[in-house]
Amino acid sequence: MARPTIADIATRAGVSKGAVSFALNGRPGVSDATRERILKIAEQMSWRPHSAARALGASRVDSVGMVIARPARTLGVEPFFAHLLSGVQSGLSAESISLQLLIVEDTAAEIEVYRRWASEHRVDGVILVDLTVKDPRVDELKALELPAVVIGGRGGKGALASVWADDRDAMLSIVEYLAALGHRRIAHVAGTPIFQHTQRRIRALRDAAPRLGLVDAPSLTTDFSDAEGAAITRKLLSQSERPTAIVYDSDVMAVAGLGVAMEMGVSVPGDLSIVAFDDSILTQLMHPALTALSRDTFEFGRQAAEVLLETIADPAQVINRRTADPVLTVRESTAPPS
Amino acid sequence: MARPTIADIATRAGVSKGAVSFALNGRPGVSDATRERILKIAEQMSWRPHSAARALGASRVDSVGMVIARPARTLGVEPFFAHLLSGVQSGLSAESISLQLLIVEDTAAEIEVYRRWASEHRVDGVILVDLTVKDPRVDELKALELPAVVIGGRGGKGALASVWADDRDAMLSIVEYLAALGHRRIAHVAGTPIFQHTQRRIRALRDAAPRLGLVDAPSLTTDFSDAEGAAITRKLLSQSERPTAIVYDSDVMAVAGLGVAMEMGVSVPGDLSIVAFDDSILTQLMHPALTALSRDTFEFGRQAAEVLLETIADPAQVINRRTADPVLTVRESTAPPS
DNA sequence: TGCAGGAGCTATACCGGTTTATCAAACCCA
DNA sequence: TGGGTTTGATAAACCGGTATAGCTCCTGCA
Repeated sequence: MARPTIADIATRAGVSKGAVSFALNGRPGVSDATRERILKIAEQMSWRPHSAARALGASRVDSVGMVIARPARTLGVEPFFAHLLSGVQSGLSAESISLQLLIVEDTAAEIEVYRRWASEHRVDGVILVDLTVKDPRVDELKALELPAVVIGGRGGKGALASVWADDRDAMLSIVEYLAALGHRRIAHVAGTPIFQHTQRRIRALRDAAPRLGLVDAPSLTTDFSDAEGAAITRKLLSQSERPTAIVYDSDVMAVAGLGVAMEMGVSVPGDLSIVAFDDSILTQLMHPALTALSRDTFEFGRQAAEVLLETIADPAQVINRRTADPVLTVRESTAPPS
Repeated sequence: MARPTIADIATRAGVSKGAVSFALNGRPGVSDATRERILKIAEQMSWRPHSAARALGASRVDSVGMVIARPARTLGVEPFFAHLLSGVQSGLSAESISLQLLIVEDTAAEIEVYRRWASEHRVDGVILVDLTVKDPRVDELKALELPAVVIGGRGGKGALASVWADDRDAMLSIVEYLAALGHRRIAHVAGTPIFQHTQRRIRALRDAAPRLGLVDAPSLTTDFSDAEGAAITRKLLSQSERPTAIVYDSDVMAVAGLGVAMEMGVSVPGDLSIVAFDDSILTQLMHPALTALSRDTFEFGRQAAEVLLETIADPAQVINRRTADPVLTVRESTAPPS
């Protein structure tokens, strides 16, 4: 027999389909003796539930979704997603729940996907990344009644469940370190201002500047691309009063910035210190290797999966879980200003 | 009404469930007038098929799977997968088929996933990457009768369907260019020899060497890591007769190699030309920017999806589709030997 | 005029599970 | 000993579609 069904097992065990279902799902309704007998037979026949059948009956599909709305070309460089995915999967695998992944161009397409998933019952819940200010996805998901957890964006009231790390503290740990080295002119090459985490980082720097005695601490926003990262760096280093340290919101921009510094004859870390707000193999491949903020992205994903499963189990509660703080990994690109 | 079922539409249209099913699936059995009426009502009620119900009845789940067996840390750097995924999705989206993605540690785990997917009917087919010599996955998938398409590995008889580019030609286009520049000592820092594509590249170089008058053309295998790429480069550049050009099987290794050259005071491209057998943003971020082989990875993925769908539709035929040849993108890291 | 054949549709079984109503037997305690 | 509760199990309904056998009515052709 190719793929045994629950009915086959029932026949073989001399019981009803219902009894087999109870036994296999570990719920009351059968005696321990019968349960064990059924389990053994199921094992023997190497029975596995038919996911569609189960989904139809139990109205849950044991599958969650994740949509990444970024053009593919900016995606590949970032180990962030690969690690995040691995973490999510590790969190899901315990319950043997599968993950649907989709890469789309923009948020509009992403919302379309949620609508389709909801109406076709393809997922039990979704994981959101890159939360923006006044993110339209939040309301949409609430309207669809699709359980969701946001990665990286703590929400206020009426928000979705979330898993977050403290961007504010992270930024502080960077600039406090730079200030301690003696830097007073620190620039921040940020990402797009529509992301909440970008806003939080900018605010953190602005708030900390007076306390740390920073002369000038501008945050300049970009689209996260290497091109804009390079352009802004070129501009910063062309000023008469150039910064002695630059913090980049991503590893790619930091590398692009390092390239500009070299091209302009600005020595790193002699004349300029560089810090990347994200760690990866990229930062380690460089010469000098870049000082970077390391986050346990895998753990991030794992926790997101956990929170999502809890949210699916009980949609009423809204969990906001804070994960371990990121730590600064100091390498060769930071030194006291000359 | 939250989510209308086919029965709701039937009631509203005053016909039977069967008629509605016929109409919605565009198959004969209803008149054009009735069909149109049903379609309009379905549209009005914004009906969408319940994927599980459809899967159960039609015994296909409109979902395909892809497992990547690599430790997550080596994965993130490669835009390859991000582009590939986007391409696959674009190929699938036409039929609104979803993609399940899984990242696992090794091939054993990967095979486990295939078994589970097959027994739970979670996917209609799978896409394989990184085909190895005597790959155990091939036999396993045939035993499971799970339709599959291999990316990057043309198969002989009894093989699975595939989508491939000509590694041999690709390697030739690189070494012929280097030979034309005047290089006679070319080294090849390859990936793991267990991958079929690694073997093909090595063989292509070996076969072409005499014809191109190469004095020495060693292929040295690695595990694709930056560390081994750097180590081998260090060894190559320490020889009394050092190569004047090095071809790296991946962008990460090429970047690591460039770092070693700089650290040893070997100027690129003055004393050493560098070519990466894979293009990405990484190669463009470097100074000098690296000459690299560009493949249309997106298209690769799109075609893989297409071939997979055809294979699912008719498992008897085995399609082997060749995609566009990769082209060499010349940047700043190659020049005639001094 | 009669009948074959096809178009158009209905009724129903079915896919493989879960869930619920029901029931018999055993058990409990006064 | 008898009535009520608990336990272990069954049969049947159900989830939302698809597939199919069969029915009715209309058409065409001899």
